[in-house]
Amino acid sequence: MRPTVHDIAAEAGVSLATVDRVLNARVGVRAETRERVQAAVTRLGYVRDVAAANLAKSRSYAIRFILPDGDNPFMHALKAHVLQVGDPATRLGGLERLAVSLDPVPSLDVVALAAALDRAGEQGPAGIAVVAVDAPEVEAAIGRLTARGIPVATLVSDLPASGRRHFAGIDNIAAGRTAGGLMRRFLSGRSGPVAVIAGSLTLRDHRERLSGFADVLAQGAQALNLLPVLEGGDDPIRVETLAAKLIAEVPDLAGIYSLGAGDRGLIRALSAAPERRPQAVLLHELSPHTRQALEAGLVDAVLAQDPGHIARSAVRVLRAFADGTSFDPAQERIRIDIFLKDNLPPG
Amino acid sequence: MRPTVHDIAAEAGVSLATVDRVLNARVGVRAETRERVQAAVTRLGYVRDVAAANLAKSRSYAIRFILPDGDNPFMHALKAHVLQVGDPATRLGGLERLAVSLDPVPSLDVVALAAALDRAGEQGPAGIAVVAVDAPEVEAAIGRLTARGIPVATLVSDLPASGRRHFAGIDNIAAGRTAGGLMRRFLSGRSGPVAVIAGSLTLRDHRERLSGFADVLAQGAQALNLLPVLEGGDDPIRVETLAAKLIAEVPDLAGIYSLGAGDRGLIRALSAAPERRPQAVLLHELSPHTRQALEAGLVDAVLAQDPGHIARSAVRVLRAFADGTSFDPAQERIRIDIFLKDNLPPG
DNA sequence: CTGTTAGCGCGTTCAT
DNA sequence: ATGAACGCGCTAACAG
Repeated sequence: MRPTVHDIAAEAGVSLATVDRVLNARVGVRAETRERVQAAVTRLGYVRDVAAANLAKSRSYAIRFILPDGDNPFMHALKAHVLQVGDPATRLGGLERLAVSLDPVPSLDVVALAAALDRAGEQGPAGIAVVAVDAPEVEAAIGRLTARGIPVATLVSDLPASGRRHFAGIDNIAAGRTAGGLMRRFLSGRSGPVAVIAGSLTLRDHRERLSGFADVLAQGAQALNLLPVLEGGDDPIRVETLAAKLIAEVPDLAGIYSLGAGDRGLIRALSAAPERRPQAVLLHELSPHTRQALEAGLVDAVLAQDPGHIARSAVRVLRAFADGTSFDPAQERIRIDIFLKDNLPPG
Repeated sequence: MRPTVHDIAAEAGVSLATVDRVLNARVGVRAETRERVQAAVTRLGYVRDVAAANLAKSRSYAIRFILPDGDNPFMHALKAHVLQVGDPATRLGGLERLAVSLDPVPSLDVVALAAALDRAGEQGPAGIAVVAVDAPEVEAAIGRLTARGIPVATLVSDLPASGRRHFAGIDNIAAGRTAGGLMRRFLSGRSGPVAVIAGSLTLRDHRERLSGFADVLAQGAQALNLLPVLEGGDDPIRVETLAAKLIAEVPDLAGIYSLGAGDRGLIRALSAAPERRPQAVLLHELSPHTRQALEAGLVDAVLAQDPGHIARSAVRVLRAFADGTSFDPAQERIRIDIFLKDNLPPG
């Protein structure tokens, strides 16, 4: 049997209450007594039973997710996973006494986002997870939360200067570099210009992906020629227009890298003129549309981050911060997944 | 507050004991009483607090891992992760009352493996995780465990016919296909033969990878020519010999796919004659050696499965089986990771 | 068949 | 500065 507080108390010759005070670093214990208890703890190899402690405290972890209510498939999937994590019928929801709530916020509305952050803070949650937008208002709001001791994790798009405790998402510079590496390899030998379609360069993650990608294309013996970046606002319709024009006007186009959303438009443009499809097409995030395009050979590879992993990881990390315990960084690292048609997950 | 057994008892007008009997499907309750309790449960939306239940039962989950004590880096990493999962100081070890133990078994010794399985079963564990070897003795031993109601999960290499409840590892046919897809793309346009180095074709996972790879190379307009498979016994020294000979004797060699272990030998052979390196080199599993080779440009891509994920997943799944609860299949799917030099995890 | 009671390991009053 | 006693939500003896 693992030693319990009783064993510690007996070993140290004190009462349970004193052991508790020492274990929780509370005041009102003589230094000498404290020593005795600590000695007993290490001697017996005591480790606190967190489950029992939480039961006694009837603690529950209120975690708030603030997500853009945009309509892109990735955010939809993320929302679904957050709800699933909070479902009391599941392991995390049940066993781990979580109370997950979800606040939708108009997409890219920095004022609304800052307000939502402040409001969430009022409820005194155990932690807050938010898809950050790169704006001073948001940065300040996160700073206020942090100052009040509420751990904040950014999701998908980071805001390091805000003081957030954690970022759950991929390294977007590395993602861009990865796309660059694939592009080079898929185009081996061949020359011809490469196009990039972004959502908006005001988005930090898009800027980062672009910079990593451009970096890799420029380096090495045979640099690839990068066309001026197109911005489609993550909107399928605008993206389709841009892509169709691109394909029509650049006959020797070698590759396309779409680093934002709105890929439905790109896919439509590609399937409208299959004979002019460039040799390599790369895009981000798995959705029914991108899956299908990959399976159909319209797209060569999809870079992705797993929304289920992001949701679960944010919860685990925020819980750990709330408890003051540690977590396994390797487990919480969000991978840059590369999907070809052959390693697609089922479903 | 979430409703508790007390609320149910009050609502149904019975005692706690009766509620407990109904909740745990124990005998000795009149059908009519049972109905009343169940009605109260659904009316109040009761869900059992698993943590409290486990506390009361002072239940702990004994999970045994049976792993080959071979010296390859992947198995080493897997072992380390298993130990970490079992560490009482971690979340899983502490909060979740696990007692993980590790039985090493001589690599590829089917008799010893079967004996270890039988022995593990004697201890009455909550679950057993094992790296299966494709042999009738092993299959039978797993069958005996399953028959006794002990859930078994195979790790890395599967044995579906054994009756194991779960497999934690990648789909190796898909992994082979993925390697094939990368090989085709990396060799786009270029022809020339492609070599495969396996450990041993008596290993199910190696056979499966080969079959998926060969499949993809053969299909499509321009089939790639596959040389006869080389078997290096997962031994760096034998692999080095084979690879060196291959590189020397096949001047127009376009690609190499190493689908087993012993890659240290392959890497040595490649760096000994860098000017004759084929255009595409693919191999499996991340290790200090393969990382370095990737970074040095000696290897183009590494396919991998995350040993940390496998260890954690096996524990979660076996616990779920022991409890008769469900788990999230998407969370437990082991991904076929593709690493280029640009999306390598840190460390 | 059903109810009472005493813990599981810990946190938290309220006394001393 | 320290200790005794009760309760968190649930299970398991033992009564009845």
